[in-house]
Amino acid sequence: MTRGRVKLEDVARHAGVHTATASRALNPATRGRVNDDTLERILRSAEELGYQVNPLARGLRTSRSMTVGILIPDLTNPFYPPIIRGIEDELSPARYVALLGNTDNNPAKERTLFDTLRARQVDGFIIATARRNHPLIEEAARAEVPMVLVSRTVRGLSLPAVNLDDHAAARLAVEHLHSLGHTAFGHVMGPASTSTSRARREGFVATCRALGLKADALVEASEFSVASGERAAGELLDRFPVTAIVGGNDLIALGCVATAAARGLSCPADISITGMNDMDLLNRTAPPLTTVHTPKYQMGRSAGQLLLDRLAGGPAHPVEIRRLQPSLVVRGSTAPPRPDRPGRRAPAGRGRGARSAS
Amino acid sequence: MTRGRVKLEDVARHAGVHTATASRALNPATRGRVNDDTLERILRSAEELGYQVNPLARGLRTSRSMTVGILIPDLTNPFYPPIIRGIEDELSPARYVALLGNTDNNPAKERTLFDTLRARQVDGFIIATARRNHPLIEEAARAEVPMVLVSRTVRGLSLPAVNLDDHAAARLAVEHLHSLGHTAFGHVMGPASTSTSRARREGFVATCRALGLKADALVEASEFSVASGERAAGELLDRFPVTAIVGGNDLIALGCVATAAARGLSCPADISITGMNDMDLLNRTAPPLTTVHTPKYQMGRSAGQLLLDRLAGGPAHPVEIRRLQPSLVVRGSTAPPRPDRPGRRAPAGRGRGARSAS
DNA sequence: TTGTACGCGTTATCAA
DNA sequence: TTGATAACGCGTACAA
Repeated sequence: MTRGRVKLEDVARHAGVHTATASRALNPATRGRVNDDTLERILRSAEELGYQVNPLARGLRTSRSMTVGILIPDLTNPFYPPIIRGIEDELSPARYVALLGNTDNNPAKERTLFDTLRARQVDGFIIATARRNHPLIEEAARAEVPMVLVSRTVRGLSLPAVNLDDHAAARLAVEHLHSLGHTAFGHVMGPASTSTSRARREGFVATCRALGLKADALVEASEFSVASGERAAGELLDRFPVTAIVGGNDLIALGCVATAAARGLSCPADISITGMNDMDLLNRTAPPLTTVHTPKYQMGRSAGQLLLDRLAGGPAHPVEIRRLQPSLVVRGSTAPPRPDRPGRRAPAGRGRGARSAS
Repeated sequence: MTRGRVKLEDVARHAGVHTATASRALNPATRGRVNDDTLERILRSAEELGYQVNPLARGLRTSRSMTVGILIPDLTNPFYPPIIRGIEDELSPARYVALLGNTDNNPAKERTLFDTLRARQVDGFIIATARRNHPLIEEAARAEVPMVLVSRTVRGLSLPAVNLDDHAAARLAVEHLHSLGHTAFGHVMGPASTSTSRARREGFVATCRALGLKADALVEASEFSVASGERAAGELLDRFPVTAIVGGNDLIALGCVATAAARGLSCPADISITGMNDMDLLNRTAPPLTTVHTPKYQMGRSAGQLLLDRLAGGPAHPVEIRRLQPSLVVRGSTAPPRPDRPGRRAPAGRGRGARSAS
C-alpha cells in the first residue's frame, strides 16, 4: 500500500543510535536494557516520525505472526457472531488479530482452510467446528499446534476448551416442560457427530428417566439449521405422540415450530417447544422462543484467554477446560398441555422467569 | 508454531537446483522462464516435501501481505455476516485473507483499528462503516489506500463502492403501502450521518410527493438498532397520526412494531410497518416483516471483486460504483388500513408477492 | 535457462 | 549500555 513507510532505521538515525538500540528501546520487553536518556530520545523520534513496527518483518524474525485462526461452521448462524466478538475483545488488547474462516461443515474445506492459515503462520487456533471424531484436530494436537476448542470437544482428546454444560441445558428444558405439566417429551437433537448434541441428548434422557418418564422420542437433525429441524420434527411427530419438544438449538426449534404449524399444531397451545442457546433477535419470533441461555460472548472471551495462556505458557501449559452454566429463559413457546390430549399432568406451578442451572 | 517447516531452500536442494530457480518454478508468474524438466522436478520435490510458501517472508520482499481489512460496525448485526461471506468467497480463490474488525460506530475505535490493520500491511480495505462525512476515509483516499465502500458512501468522494439503490428501496416500500390503501405514512429513518439513510429518506419523501401525499412524518433513529427504533417510533407516534411506517431497516422496524404494541397498536391490524434489507430469520418474527430485499451476499462478492480489480489495476484503475437493485418482499406486517381510521383509501389491489425495483 | 548476490525490516547474539 | 553482524525466508535484478 503506501510506500516509503518510516522504518526502524529511520528512527535510529533520527535519534542518533544504532538500529539494534532502537529496536530494544521500542520493544517493551527489552526496554530495560537501554539508558533512560537514549530511551526517551528514541521514543520521541519514533513518535515524531510516526513509526510503527512492521509485523511481517518482525514475524519473519521471531516466527510469531501475532495472528490466530478462528474456525467456525458458518458466520450467518447467529450463534457465532457474539462468540467471535468475545474472542476479538480478548485478543486485541494483547495485540493479536484474528483470521476468520467458515468451513460450512465441510471437512475438505476445513482442511484447506486450516492449512492456509497455518501457512500464514498463525500462532494458534480457536476452533468451533469440532466433531467428536475429528482427524484434523487430532493430528494438529499431536503436532502441538496451540488450539482452544469452543462449544464442542473431540472424543479422547484433552485440549483447552470452553463449553456449555450441555447436560444441564437439556435438563433445564425438560424440567421446565415437566413443571408445566408435560409428560410426553420428544427431542430433536442436533448432529450426533458433535459432543454438544450427545451431551444434550444424554441430559434429555437422564432427566426424563429421573422423572420416571420414557425418553425414546429421539430424532436427529442432520444440521443445526431451521430446514433440518423441520425435517426431523416431521419424523418425530410421525412416530411419537408428544406434547413437548426440546430442540437441539434455537434454529432447530424454529424448524419444529414451522413443521408443527404446517400440521395444524399451534405452538404453544397444541405443543410446547424449547430452543437452546438464546440467539439474538429470536425473542421476537412467533411465538417468542422459550430457550436455554448460552453466554456466548463470555464463551468467546474465555476461549481467547485460554489461547493467550497457552501461547504464553508453551506446550507444557496445563490444559484448562471451562464449563459455562446455562440458564432457562421462559418466553412464549411453552405452556401447559391441552387437557384433552394424552400426556397431561397437573402443572406444578413453576416456570416463569429465568433461573440458573447449578 | 511448528518449527522446522520446509522452506524454499529445502525444495531447491531436493531438486538439485538453486533457490532462485525453485522460486521461479513455484511462482506461476515466472514459471515460463524455467526448463520443463527442471520445472517438473521442482514441482515434484515441493509436493513431496509438502512445501508451502511463507507469506510473511514473501510479503516482506514484495511488500504485499495478501490480506485485506474489513471494517464493519458490528458483527452481531445480521446485515453483515452475509456480506462478509460474500467478500471471503470472492477473495479466497485469489489467495487473499481477511482481517475483520468491529468499530461499534466509534470513530476512535475505527481509527485505531484502521491504523493497526495498515501497520499489518493489509493490501486494501473494504469498509462498511462509512459516514457521509468521514475524515478517516478522506485521508485514506488522499493517501491512495486501496478501498472499496460497501452499502454506504462518503460525500464528495469518488471511491469504488457497492450500494443498494436506496432511493428505489424506499419507493418500493411506500408504493406497496399505498397500494394497500394507506395515505398517512411515517418514516423512522436510520442515522442521518449515513448516505443510506439520506437516500432512503429522499426516496420516501419523493415517492410520497409523487403520490400527492404529505411526507413530513420523519423521525431519525440514532442507530440501526431495535432499541433505537423503539425510541424513535415513540416520538413519531406522539407527533403524527400515521397508519403506516417505513422503517430505516429491519431492526428499526422491529423496534417500531414493539413500540406500537406497547401502545396497544397491533401490527398489521392497526398499523402497517415495513423493514428494509430482509435480514435472515426475520421472516419468523411476529408478525413476519414485510421488507425490501438487499442482495447482501452479492454485495460482498461485488465488493471483493472491485477490491481485487483495484489491487491489480493500481491507483490509476477506473473507479467503478455498483448499484444493486432491491426487491419488495411482502409478508405479514402490512395490511390495508382500518376503515375507521384516518388516512384510508380504497386498496388498489396490488401488493402480494415480490416484484423487482426497476 | 540458471546461478549469484542482495535486500525486504526486524530481532538475537555476541563483543565491546 | 551500545554497536556490529547475522539471520529469518523469499524474490529479483543482473550476470553467466
